Amino acid sequence: MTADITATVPPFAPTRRTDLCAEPPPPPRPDGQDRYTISEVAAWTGLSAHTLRWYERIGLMPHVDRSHTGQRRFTNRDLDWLTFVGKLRLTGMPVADMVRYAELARAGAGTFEERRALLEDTRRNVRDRIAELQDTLAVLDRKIDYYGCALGAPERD
Amino acid sequence: MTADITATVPPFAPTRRTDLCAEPPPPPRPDGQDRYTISEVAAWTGLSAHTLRWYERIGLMPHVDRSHTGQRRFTNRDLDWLTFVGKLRLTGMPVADMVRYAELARAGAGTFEERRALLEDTRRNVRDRIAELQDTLAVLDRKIDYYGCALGAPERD
DNA sequence: CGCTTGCCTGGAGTGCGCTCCAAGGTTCTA
DNA sequence: TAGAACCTTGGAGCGCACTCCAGGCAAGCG
Repeated sequence: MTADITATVPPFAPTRRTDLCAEPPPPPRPDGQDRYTISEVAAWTGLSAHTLRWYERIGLMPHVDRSHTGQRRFTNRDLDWLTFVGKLRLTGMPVADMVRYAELARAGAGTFEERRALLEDTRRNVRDRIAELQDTLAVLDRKIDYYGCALGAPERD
Repeated sequence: MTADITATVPPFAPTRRTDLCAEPPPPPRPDGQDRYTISEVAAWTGLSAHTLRWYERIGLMPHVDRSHTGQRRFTNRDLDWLTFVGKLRLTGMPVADMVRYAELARAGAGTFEERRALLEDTRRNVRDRIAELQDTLAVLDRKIDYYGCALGAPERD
């Protein structure tokens, strides 16, 4: 087992399943007829159908449309939202906070200020994380160099 | 509750507790007399004593020294190791993989190649994550701008 | 000498983000 | 029209990384 760092962070929208049976639909349906089944959305986002249903249950999705028999029919709008949620997820934002943002978004234009503040917090955090990671990168570079020209240096790890 | 993104990623070594009762000891003990109690190490790393003991139990620490009565006495070496582990943790590497690395380190010089490969994998992953985060940053910038000059644009979220 | 504080152990508990199950209805393909 | 493949629900289960608990030993202080 090698260090598969991203194993716990499943692929999301940007991935668009380029692997087996690649059929990535960036402008997925031609026109206004945008009604996707849950498995289509799952394939497109890389999330499982379970997770999509769970997102809806916890309030992270803005009330998904249903067919006349009760099956979910996602729209391009929903896809856009999921793409954005995927970005937030990459930042490490807890789901509870994403739900909070989703609530604000559903509440309408009156919550612009609060939403902006939330995103600005998030942006600060993302910048901090990038800085941390670059720091970490420097440490890794140093250590890999050390292994490269294995001197009897004061390292032992 | 605002979006405290790093809430699930507790502070680690670089932090060095600059808050209340600040007493950050970068070169903590003057000389060879480096024997820290678990609570000193906890304060210095930002990890809990529980977590330090747990790290040792699972093999993430290389056998910590004990006092004559069985209490742990950490050395500067241990502090260096914990700092490095903190870096790995920031990358999102699963604990199991860090343990694997620790085992290799304990096994001696014969595992240099494998350790280097592991760190190179990790480095690739860190680079990818930085790229993702920069992508996310661009999305956040765009959205914050949108809130800034709130036009009736095609956004709704 | 008693009291407080800190440390020890094994094992149980917690919170998060999914992930899966069972039992049943629906839709598509041959 | 049969059968496979897909969808529905509430609720239970899981893996990770801690986090805490009970019960007990040890050290320092007035």
